[in-house]
Amino acid sequence: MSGTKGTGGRRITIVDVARHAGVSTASASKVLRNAYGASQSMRDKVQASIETLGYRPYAPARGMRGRTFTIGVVLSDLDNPFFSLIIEGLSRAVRSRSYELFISPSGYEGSPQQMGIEAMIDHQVDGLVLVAPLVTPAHLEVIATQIPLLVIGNHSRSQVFDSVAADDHRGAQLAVDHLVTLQHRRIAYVMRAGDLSDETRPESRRLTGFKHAMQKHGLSSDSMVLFASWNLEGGREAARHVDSLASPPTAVFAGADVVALGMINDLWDRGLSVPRTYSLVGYDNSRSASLGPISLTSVDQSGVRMGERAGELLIERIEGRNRASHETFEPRMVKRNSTAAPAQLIKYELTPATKL
Amino acid sequence: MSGTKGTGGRRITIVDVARHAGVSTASASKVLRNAYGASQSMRDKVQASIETLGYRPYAPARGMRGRTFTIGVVLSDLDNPFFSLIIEGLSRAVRSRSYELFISPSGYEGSPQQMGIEAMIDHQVDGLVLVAPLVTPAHLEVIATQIPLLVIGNHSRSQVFDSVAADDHRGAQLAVDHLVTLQHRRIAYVMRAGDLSDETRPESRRLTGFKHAMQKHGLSSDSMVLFASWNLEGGREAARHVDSLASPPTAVFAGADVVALGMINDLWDRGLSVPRTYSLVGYDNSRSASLGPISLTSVDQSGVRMGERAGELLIERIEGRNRASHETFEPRMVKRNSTAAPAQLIKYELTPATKL
DNA sequence: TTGAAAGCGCTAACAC
DNA sequence: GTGTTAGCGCTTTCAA
Repeated sequence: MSGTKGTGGRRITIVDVARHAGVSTASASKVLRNAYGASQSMRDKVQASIETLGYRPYAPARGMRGRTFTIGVVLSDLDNPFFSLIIEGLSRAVRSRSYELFISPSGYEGSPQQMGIEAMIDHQVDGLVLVAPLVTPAHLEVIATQIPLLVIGNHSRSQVFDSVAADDHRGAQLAVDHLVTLQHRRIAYVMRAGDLSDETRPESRRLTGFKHAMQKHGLSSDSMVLFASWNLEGGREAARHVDSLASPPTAVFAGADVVALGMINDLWDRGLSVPRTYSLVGYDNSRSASLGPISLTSVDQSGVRMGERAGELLIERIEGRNRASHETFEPRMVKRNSTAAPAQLIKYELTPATKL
Repeated sequence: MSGTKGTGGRRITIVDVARHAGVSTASASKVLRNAYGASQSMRDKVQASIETLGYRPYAPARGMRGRTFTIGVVLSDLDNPFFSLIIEGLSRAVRSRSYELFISPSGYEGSPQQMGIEAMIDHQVDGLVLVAPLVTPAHLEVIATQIPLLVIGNHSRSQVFDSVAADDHRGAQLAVDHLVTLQHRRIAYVMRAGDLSDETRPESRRLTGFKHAMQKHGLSSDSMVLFASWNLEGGREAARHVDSLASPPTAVFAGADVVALGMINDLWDRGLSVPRTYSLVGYDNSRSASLGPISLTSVDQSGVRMGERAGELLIERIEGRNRASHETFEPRMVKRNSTAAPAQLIKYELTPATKL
């Protein structure tokens, strides 16, 4: 409510503050930044003027010389509930340290993501968080030369940027172990459509974890991999694909909750459901997974905590740390009602025309 | 990938471009902005230099003199799925006009929201979108003197800012009509906890619509209003509250899908469900509402389209329109399985210990 | 049509 | 401890 605008609509500047306090702009600037070399009385005077005038620093001008106290986040889309969790944590960490958070939702393709990243850099944010970026490790290094960088989800371990990730290999293993314990053998993994060659991507990592785990259980020949877009519609397509298989799996491990949700939806539309038709495990333990009627078994990767830690680490880095920091979070299984023993497939099957 | 950094990590500036093209910075600037007064050959030369050097304008410097080609969005939280829809539409409109979109999730309280708004203004975005802001109409006017403003959801009709909203009064009426057609009489409305005096807020508007509709059906004495926070937990509390009522409603109209989802969840945990225990109508028609096992009847307010239109209108305004524009969208009922005739309450009741 | 130069608000080097 | 001032990259008069 306080007037950021003086007479005539002009914005209050540091010059106004300095004049009002009867000091130089340099001194006013020092007070603003809590910089060294300003007496207590100076601080008090300037602080008082700032308040009476309702002064707020002008970010572009700041950006041209120093910091903007803003963190940028680039992610794919906000509809993936996992990202909401990340943002919740990030937001908390960043706000409590008096930084602002700007988010750019940039889609699931490389080029718009690159644009989002550039926009953040061009706006001179003090640090950048990339959530599961679709960018090569080499390019991450390039970005990191331009701006303090922290990557969430990606497994690159560079010296020039920080990272926070969950142990996706382990997460996939947990999912497979859970299903195998329930006596499943034919298990499918639903992977994000795209490049699988890059072992730094979470989905690729989960794929490897899946394969290893299946191998460990002697089920390599019973494993299959499906591809899907990372949204509800992708899940629906995956569900239809599962149905079209000659010998369908008794359990499906979806690489993201959204995809699992889409699958559940498609099954429902055809009078089918989990775990009746097949068992289903999601990934992310998003809020929808916990909804009673959904009750999706899912691998939790503590999204909120990851986001929070990401914010802490990035600001630490901005404020001076120069050794890279890489943290890994342990995933854990959250067992709900979407998984059951395969025996139940027959036992509870009610609709007559279902191919099994 | 192209080098934004010259030798020694310095950023490529307009001076570099001008030198490389053998022209003045003023001319280079004109080409950049497609401004009047540059020959075709000049344009070609400069454009070529921009590409070979990989130049990108530096937003802070731009911000200090002119536009930044960035739109800011301030909203409560990203976990409310309705906002994802809005963002999807906004994003599409804004990107296709070569603007960038920065989002600030600022919570459900006035003061952090105000900070988010100020941060956007301080960063000199070219225009600001506020989604269902917790701000008085008077204060919206103040903001609009500082920056081109468009408000989504709010029903203030100012001359100084634009707005896009759904007809919330009508939406509530649709919900009530639907329930009454199903023979419900005792109907509760779940309202967002907070100030109800402000008729410009969507929830207040829905409240009025609810009351009018109930009155129209001669059911004023059968109507009740509950309050809840606008998230899953708020919904859970609301569900427990409904249960504690002396004579509970046979139908509940929740002011937002998230809240309805929370209610469904709480009911589920106690072995209850909709429409068995009571009928339930949500608002927003978010993606979760359409999930088969949820199948929540909801009032659709075309979130994506509203966001898209908001982006279009704001950019129009930035680029010169000076008459205010206010658009209203017609809501529509999406009937699903969470609503049924109250008779079914008894018919399908299975758990013995339920109070009805 | 083009270019020279002032200046946006701030920080940081340097002088006092 | 405090003030003076150059200059960040860009746009925008204004003169040529």
